[in-house]
Amino acid sequence: MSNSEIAAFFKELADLLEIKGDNPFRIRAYRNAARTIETSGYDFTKLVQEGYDLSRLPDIGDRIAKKIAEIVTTGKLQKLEELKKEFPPHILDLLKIEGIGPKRARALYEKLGIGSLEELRKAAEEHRIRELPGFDVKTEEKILKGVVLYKKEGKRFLYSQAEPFARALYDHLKKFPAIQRLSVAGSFRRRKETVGDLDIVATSEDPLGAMDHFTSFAGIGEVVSKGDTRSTIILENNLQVDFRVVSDASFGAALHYFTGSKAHNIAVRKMAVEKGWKVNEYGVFDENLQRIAGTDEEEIYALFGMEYIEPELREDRGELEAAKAKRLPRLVRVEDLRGDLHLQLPVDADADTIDKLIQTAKKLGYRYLCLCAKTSKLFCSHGRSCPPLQDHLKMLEEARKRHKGIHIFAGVDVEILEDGNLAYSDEELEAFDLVIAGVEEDLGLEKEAQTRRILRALENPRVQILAHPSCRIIAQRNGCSLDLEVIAQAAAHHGICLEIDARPERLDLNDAHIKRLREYGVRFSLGSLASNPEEMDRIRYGLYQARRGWLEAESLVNTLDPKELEAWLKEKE
DNA sequence: GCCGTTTTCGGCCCGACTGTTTTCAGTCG
Repeated sequence: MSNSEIAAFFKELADLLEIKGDNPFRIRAYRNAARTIETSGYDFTKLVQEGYDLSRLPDIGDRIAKKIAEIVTTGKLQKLEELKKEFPPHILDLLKIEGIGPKRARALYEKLGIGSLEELRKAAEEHRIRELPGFDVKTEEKILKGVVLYKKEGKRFLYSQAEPFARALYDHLKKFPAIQRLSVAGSFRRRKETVGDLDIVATSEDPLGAMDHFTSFAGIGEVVSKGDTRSTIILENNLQVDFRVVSDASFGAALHYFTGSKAHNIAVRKMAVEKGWKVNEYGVFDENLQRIAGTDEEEIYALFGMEYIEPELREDRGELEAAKAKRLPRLVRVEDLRGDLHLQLPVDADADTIDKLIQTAKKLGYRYLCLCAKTSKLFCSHGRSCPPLQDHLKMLEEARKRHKGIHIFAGVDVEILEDGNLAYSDEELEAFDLVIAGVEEDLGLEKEAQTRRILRALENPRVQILAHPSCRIIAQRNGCSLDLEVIAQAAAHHGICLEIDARPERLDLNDAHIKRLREYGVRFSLGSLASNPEEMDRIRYGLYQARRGWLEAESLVNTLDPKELEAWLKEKE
């Protein structure tokens, strides 16, 4: 069972207990445990099977450890089964409506028997909701609007989808003269692969004017709230944007607060409480409520004796402990990249296509790039005609003559067949500088078989990179069932890199995987999978993911100089 | 529920906005 499936049990448990009115701290404990399960990067099913003591993990005690074991071994959680009997099956849908929390959901169910969105809509249309205590005409209208909106609502946005809106809003706000400091915060600043909303923080001596300017942005669907210091809007594409204005002395604290993550913030506040201090979005305050930091983020971390923690690391995944011990990783930067190790040439690529890619690579300051023939057996069997591998090699040979000062590696994408053999023979692969092997179909194999399949492919001495190891597509397809830790160990042993596929809907491996697997000493490679010059820039999405995975330049082969890279490739032979 | 250099009990992050609450509850982030 996947970690997110296990975590879902605890989230559901927490939601139902909240509606029931249970102890809020127990509810929080379940939510914290769900977060640990989802973000720690451990394979909880494997941990249970191996008999690991789960209560050693943060936010997991004896009781929850037992529940996790129960879920993994029986596929069920008795406590949750019993709790579900007390409520209609779709009651949790009510919580997804803006303005309905646990208290109101309970009131709606107990007083009006509402247990689904359909019943909620009907009750709102019949004006039965406004009669309830704690509700009125306005809440009823808001609920009705929420139900209608819910149906067309997308959930989270890919980072790359939110990015143009973040830029447009930033530019819009920059135009307001009375705004001084300005930053996008939230999960966007942490470069999370998906963002639920955008958070923007600014300083201004004219907060009201700034709010007016904010809500004058073109493309607003709805102004949800508008106050003196904080406003919320929903764009026409349903992306929510929160805007916060503070004084200059509070900017660092506000930026820190709104960058999150929530878990990171809570951990920082706990550190403050231990010292008798208080941290909020206005600053750090000592026992006499004197502000002792807040202008800049740096001084806040320094005050606690910590190194500055980059936003990508702020997930309460050990970064605070590392910062205290001054052992934070020196995260790999865009400037460290020397090349792109996975471009996919379209099947109809000609000299002009290749020239444009190379010219763009030079503009990006690359010393090398790897151009791969998109010629996997699977790809070419679906009625497409693919040029022979020899043609690909010949085109690249000619390109090398036209372009000096940049190293062009001839790569090939090769499919790992169901039995772990590769789709091309050793002789066919031999002519290439770089062989990138990946699973393309039979994604539904049992974990053991899938792992064995990949391990076998890694034993092939021609293979240098394992492509998109988990095979997931964000919000569309879960990854293969795999023992990634065993695969990482084998890859490290064979000197094979694990790829970080930078396509924004892939980002495979993800941040948690990278963070866990780097501990096995395996190296990673980064590829844009671009087929045209415009797509080459998206390599940075993969780099952001690498940073979220605590990766230093040494662990990413794209930071090697051409000579060092060739040495690594030779090493393999 | 979890957690612990004030440990096995008694804490558990903090504040803005909305509505109609004249001092606060509910929701949200």
